[in-house]
Amino acid sequence: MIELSDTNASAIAERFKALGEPMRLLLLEALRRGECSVGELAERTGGGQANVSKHLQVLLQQGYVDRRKEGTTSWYRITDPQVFRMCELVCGGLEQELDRKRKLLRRRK
Amino acid sequence: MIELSDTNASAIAERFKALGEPMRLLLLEALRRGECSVGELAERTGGGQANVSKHLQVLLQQGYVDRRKEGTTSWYRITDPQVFRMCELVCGGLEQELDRKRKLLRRRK
DNA sequence: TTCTTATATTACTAGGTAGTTGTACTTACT
DNA sequence: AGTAAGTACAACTACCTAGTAATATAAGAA
Repeated sequence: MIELSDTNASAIAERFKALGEPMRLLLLEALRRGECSVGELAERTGGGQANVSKHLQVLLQQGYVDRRKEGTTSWYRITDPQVFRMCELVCGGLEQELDRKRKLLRRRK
Repeated sequence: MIELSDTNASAIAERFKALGEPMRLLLLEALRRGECSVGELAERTGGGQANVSKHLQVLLQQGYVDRRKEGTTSWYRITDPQVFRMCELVCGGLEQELDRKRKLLRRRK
C-alpha cells in the first residue's frame, strides 16, 4: 500500500499536478462521454491541436487516459473512472470553501 | 452542485494544483497528527521557515488548512479530512500505474 | 527600551510550463 | 509517385513558481 511519505510524495504530487490544469480537466470531462480523437477533443474544448496533443501526453504519462491508434487518428479514453470521484471530492471542498468565504464577506458588512 | 464545466474548471484546477507539490503534501501529512506550528512543520518536513510559511499560505487560501494565532506563533490544522481520501485515491491510481508500467517492462524482455 | 522569538513578506534567481507556430511523420487515397 | 488528413514533436515566448536570503512585523522577556 502506497502512503503519503517523504519517498513518494513527488510521485503523488505529479499525479495531482496533472489534474491542476483547466484544459486537462476539460479534456477529461470531454472524454467522459467516451472514446474521442484528438481533433474532436480540440474542437470540444476550443484548444489548439498541438496544445491538446501535448496535454494528452501528460494525462497518458500519468495513466489517466489510454490511447489506441487507428490509421492516422489516435483514440483516447479514460482508463480509471476514479478520477471523477476525485473531481467530486475537490468540487465538494470547493463548495465548502465558497460558503466559508461568503460568510466572511457577510460578517464584514 | 458544482460540476466540471468550462466555467469553473479553473477554480477546480487551482485546488488540484495546491496538492501538486511534494512539500505541501508533506505538510498535510505532518498536520495529520494534529495542530502544529510553523517551526515544528519546518522541522518535521526539513524545509526552510520562509518556504514552509509560503506553502501554508497556499493551503490556507484553498481552504485545506486553518490557522489560529497565539502570541507570536501560528497554529495550523487540517480543516477538511477529505483531502486524505483524495490522497488515497491518487495513491491507488499510482499503484495501478506502477503495476502497468512493470508489466510493460516485463513484456519487453 | 532593548533583545529575543516566531512568523510573514519582499526581492531575487533558476527552472518549469502553457500556448503558439512551424514542421516532421505516418497512413490512406488517387 | 503525389496529395491530403491526423497527430506528434521541436523551438520559441511569456508567464508562473519553488526555494533562498534578507527584512518586516508582532509579541513577549529582560
